[in-house]
Amino acid sequence: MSKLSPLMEQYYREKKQYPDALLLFRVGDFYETFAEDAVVVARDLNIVLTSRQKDDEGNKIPLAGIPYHLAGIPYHALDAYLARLIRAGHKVAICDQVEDPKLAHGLVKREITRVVTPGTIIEPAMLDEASNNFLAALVREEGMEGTEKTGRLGLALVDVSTGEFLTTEIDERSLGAELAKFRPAECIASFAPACECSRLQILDQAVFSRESASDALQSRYGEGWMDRLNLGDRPLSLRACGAILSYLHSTHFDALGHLRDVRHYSGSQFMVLDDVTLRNLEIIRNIRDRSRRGTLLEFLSRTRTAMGSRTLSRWIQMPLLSLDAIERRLSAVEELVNDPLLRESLAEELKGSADLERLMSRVSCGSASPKEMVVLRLSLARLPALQAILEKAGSTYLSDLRLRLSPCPEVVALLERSIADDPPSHLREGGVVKEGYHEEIDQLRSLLRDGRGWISALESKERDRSGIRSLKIAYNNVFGYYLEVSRANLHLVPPDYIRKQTLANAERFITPELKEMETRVLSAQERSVSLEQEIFASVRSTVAGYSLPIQERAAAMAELDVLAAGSNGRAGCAGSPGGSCLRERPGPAGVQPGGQNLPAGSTASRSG
DNA sequence: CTACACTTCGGGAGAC
DNA sequence: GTCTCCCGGAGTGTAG
Repeated sequence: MSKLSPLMEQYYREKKQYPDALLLFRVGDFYETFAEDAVVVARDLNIVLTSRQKDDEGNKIPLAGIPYHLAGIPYHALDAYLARLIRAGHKVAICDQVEDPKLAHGLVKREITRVVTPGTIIEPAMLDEASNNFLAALVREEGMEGTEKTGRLGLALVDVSTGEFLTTEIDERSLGAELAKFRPAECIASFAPACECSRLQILDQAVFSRESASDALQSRYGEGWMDRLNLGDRPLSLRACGAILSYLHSTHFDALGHLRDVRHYSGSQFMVLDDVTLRNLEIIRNIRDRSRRGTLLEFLSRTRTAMGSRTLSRWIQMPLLSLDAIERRLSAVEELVNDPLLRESLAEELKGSADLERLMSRVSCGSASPKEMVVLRLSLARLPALQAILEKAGSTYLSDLRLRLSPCPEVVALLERSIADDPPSHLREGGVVKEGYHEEIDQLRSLLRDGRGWISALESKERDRSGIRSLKIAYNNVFGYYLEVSRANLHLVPPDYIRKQTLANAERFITPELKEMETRVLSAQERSVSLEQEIFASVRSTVAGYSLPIQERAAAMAELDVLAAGSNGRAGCAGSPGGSCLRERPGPAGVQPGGQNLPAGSTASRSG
């Protein structure tokens, strides 16, 4: 019988942990896929499907009777391909090399480090900045497993890309309206819901048990979680929240420092806009192509930040019912309408501000790049200016926002001191840590400067010695440092040069002293880069400790953005000078709080 | 036993 | 400027 190679044994060991996912298996510089996965990946990514062995005519054949196709992508291109696989509807498990190959005995150790699903992504390239990306969990009250759809449900929603975590308990017949509102990218459930539900997975009942949920909540929120999160008398919410945390854990998404406390909401706080209403009034998506073109959202979309556009879309879909809350918003908007200077300076300050919520999620998960850390600093550095602008605001909402926008001077100062102002986007070549932040880095860099200075001094010394005016010393990855002499001057080359490479118009040489200096320069370089990676990771994790306060400020910026955008739209309205029109109808008429205007039978069509 | 060829895709180096 | 080639890197397989 055929026997698998050690690598393939390792591959199948990992593969069987997530049989429903494509496994991207890191081998050297590539993420490989094998066998059936390779066939799928080659088709969906339009990359070459190859094989280890070829027959006499050069055709690819299976190895030892086992289909041994392979298709792979270089590791640095992972994000782009991952986005395409997720968009094509796949679940993708990433298996990485978890030990240094230089120190490994035999096969390098490999482990699955993340399972990427539509509801657990934090890569900006894979997300729409103007909408949330929710993962939903649904659990149904016991004893309701029959066919009637009258049970109570626990619904939990988490957006790991922003850290938002919401829950509610609802009647099963209003599920369609809830899902239409949040449009989760992925759902897990303890039962098969009667309405349309994207990327639905029905998981084992144990995941939704009270015990399992309690454990999951305790491990994220610590002792006292039940009171702090107010879940004591909401058993369905508790189970849904716990299930969602367990599911995140099963995808190795454990870096949840940025996940905020669970927020309860209830249908009675907001006007119910069911899926039919949302669709027919073209509030978020139009009827024709389901894009934003021509919708209310697009009409109102004057926000300056991504956070603001997400908040705006939430506000539109969940209109307030409380008169006090509506008044509060309107007073703020009115003040902004009447004070163009205030409005304009806020808009100006918000413009170009980064998506702090999503940045912080990436910081917290350890995936933020050096450039992203700089963007974070620049955005946080705007807080004092925003506060100063709001200094003269009189409405309670704007004054509250001013307080909520208090700066984070420690974080800004740390980033300012430690990260270069214009760092490279990745950590591979160093240049990330700022001069003066770390003594050893500074020493290594001065060593490197001396070494390079020595090499350029050698260049002029060798020019003088040989009389070759055009002689130059250069570097490439294949030969390291070398002396290059053009063809015309080859007769002048000193006898101690060692020839390494011949080009069309030149030859390349080395000398022992050049190679000796090269070794010193390269080892300093290597040490420097690995030290920079350590320092960067430690700065990032320090900043991650500020996730919650920074996300609180991000939320305040988002609200401010929506208010400023709303007032801008109003001021631009022909025939409505001032804000007088704002208060004609403070509360939407004819709304029944918590009313269920969606008959059970009218839930969205479903197939199968 | 060692040496070497070979395997995806992207990017850099070299040729023109 | 564009076009072409070959390396990255861990692992496998084969030739000597």
